[in-house]
Amino acid sequence: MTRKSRGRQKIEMTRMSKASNLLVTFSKRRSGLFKKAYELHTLCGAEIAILVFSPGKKVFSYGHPCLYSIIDRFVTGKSSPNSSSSSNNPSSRLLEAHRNASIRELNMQLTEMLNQLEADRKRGEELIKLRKANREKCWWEAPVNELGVEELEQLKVAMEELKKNVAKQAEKLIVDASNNMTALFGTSSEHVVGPSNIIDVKVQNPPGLGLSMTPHGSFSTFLGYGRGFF
Amino acid sequence: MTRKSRGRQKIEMTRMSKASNLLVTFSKRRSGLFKKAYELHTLCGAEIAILVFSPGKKVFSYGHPCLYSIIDRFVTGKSSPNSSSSSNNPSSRLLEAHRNASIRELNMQLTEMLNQLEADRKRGEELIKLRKANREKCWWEAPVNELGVEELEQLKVAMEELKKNVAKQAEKLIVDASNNMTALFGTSSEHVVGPSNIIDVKVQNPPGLGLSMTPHGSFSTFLGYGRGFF
DNA sequence: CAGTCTATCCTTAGCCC
DNA sequence: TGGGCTAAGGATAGACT
Repeated sequence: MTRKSRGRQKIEMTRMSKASNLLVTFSKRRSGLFKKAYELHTLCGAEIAILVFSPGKKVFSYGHPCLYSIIDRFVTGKSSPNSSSSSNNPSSRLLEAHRNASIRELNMQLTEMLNQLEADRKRGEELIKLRKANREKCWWEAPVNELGVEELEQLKVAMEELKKNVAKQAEKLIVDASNNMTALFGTSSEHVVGPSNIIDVKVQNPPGLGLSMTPHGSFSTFLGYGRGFF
Repeated sequence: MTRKSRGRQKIEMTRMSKASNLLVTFSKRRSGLFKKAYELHTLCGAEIAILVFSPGKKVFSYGHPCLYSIIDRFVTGKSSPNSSSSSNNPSSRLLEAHRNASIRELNMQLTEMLNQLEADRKRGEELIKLRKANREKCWWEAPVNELGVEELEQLKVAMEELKKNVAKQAEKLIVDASNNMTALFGTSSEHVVGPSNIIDVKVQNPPGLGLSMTPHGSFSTFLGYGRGFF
């Protein structure tokens, strides 16, 4: 009996090389993704929006119950506050202080954090480069006495450096963030700003409605989202 | 021999009745969905954004390479399906909203940055693990030229492991980040501009981290702003 | 491209820690 | 909540239409 198919084969999780396969795979997996989204929606009642730019820059979207409403909700932030998370009530003094924080300060903090982050990333990349360079030299396979002492030392130093730095930055950033921006308005519903202020725009749709799985190509028309949407 | 588990059972594709199951399933499937998105991204080079509103109205988001950029591109892009409607279309309005919502952008950046930071931290963690593993064997301290072939082989394997892990961690990061970060934005009613814009970012450190400098536990970071900033 | 088919690989329901 | 476990169900690579 001759095998009709080798069945599903394992594939590397890297960019597919063959363009033909890539296209087919993209199509199939996109369908799969949307199906998963649909299932998540129906099983759990979640509302989901997915945007996909294909390698060919075509756009596909999925939305339940309605793509735009979800995006809009996300962007304009009409979501209800997170009720499950910290109901901890930070000192109201601190809260007050934060309320008065200027956007400029926050901006500076952000800039600084971004800088630090960039530094971290560069360090990480350097390490990777170093490692790669070393690997290319195949120094680990060379006879012992031909080992690049410097390379090893470099690697060691780099690793230690990176470790220290990352740890430091992580602590600093997170603590900073925590200290400086903690709970400006919190999630506590007891205070002025809370769920009470929020207009729940949830639209409950009958199952199966509002589903859009559309390649936004030339012919696709979108139903009357033109005006009055927001 | 008694069956240890009945394994995966078929389920109806309708809203789950049991709330407990629903929550777990939501979590798992959301992870699965994000993973699929990640795979689609890496395999096919697609750019994907996913927004998920949980049944509890919590927001989870996924974005490769950048959530905001994708949404923005979708909203502003020529690929916008309803380009027929000119300046009244939701796209323009959304874009405008974006442009004006510097705070939201900052929030996004913050989210993104914390994401990146988490990635860096994990990378550092990997390195630390590797180093620790090496230290336990006490062969890095020996003069380099005394390193044995086996040790070098070990190092090689470890490094390759690390490389794989980096990719894996990246994937995991996506899921973790989304699991651990819940971004919420406060209300912003039509005329009163942005009473509050809140981003709630929870960064949860896995137990047993190598980064002892980083406090373990949850951080809740709220970025909020008083009235009249913009 | 979209649909079929098959043999695998992957995801996850149900339970537990 | 998060992570493991097991085994069944589901997704899909590859080949073909």
